[in-house]
Amino acid sequence: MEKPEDPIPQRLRVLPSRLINQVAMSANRLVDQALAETGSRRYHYALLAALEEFGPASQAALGRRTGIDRSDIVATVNELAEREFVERNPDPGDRRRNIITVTPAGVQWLKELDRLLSQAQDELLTPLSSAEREQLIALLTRIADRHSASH
Amino acid sequence: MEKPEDPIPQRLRVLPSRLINQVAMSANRLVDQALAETGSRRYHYALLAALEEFGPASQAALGRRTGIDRSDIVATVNELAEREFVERNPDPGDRRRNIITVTPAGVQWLKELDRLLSQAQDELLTPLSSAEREQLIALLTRIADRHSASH
DNA sequence: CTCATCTCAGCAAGACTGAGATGT
DNA sequence: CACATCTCAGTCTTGCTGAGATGA
Repeated sequence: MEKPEDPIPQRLRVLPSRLINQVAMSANRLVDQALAETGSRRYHYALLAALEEFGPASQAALGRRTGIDRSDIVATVNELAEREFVERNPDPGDRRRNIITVTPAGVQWLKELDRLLSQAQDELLTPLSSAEREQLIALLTRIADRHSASH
Repeated sequence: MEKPEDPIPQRLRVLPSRLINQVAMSANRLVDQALAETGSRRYHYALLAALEEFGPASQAALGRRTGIDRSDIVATVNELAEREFVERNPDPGDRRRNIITVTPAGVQWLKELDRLLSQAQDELLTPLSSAEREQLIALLTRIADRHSASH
């Protein structure tokens, strides 16, 4: 009775906010798949990246740097510590805090995640040329800056 | 102790999939805010748009056209019917089905949502010129097509 | 019998909130 | 005292699954 393919309303097809969401969903699917094969999640990457770039930090600082909620930081650190990619030690200078440190194995792991994520980005942006990718990133960056920084 | 602003790791700042997600979150925030003031949600718009463009339809067909799950269609139709923007009637030709029809008030409401959503899109794309918006939409469309159609 | 449709109950992941314990 | 940190428990939303009832 119904055609095999169903048409999507024009209003929805051309709505920029919806387009962006579709691409975001594709991006998340690709990234999550790539990470899932190794038992990692996006939070793991964000946390390891923050540690590698800024050095050991308290959980609160990690939360501010990655945008991850304080509660979710706890769980993420637990998971990474269990695999010995990070260590959690009390801060001798401020005993409220834990100092989280990335281990050599964690740095190694981050490199592996870098590789997997890079592949996923490439797969996502497959239909675009190199110049077009830069263009897209530039446009998105301007929007993101506008709505997070000033606004 | 900590600086008032916290730096975001370079790896995360330049990751395309993350950029897209940030913009998607801004888009969703703007759209949801605009709709929330009127007691509507994104599903309401999608459903009304499908009804207005393709005419009365069964709930299953609406689900296929909007990408909304069969379970969520039920709830959305309930909400729209309660405000008398749509009517739900049994299909005389196939008694498994409900035929959903948009009312004149529903069409009117859709126009109001069109107006609000248009404003939200404009706010989202504020930093871009008209030509740049078209560019962005073209690039995103190519990515979305690739990852929904073929893939 | 098989398949489609509508409906309800419930799950899973993600983002978040509240409150307690501890310490500055 | 006010405030920051870590942790746990729990809430809310979104997208989805399973299963039952009805009917083609």
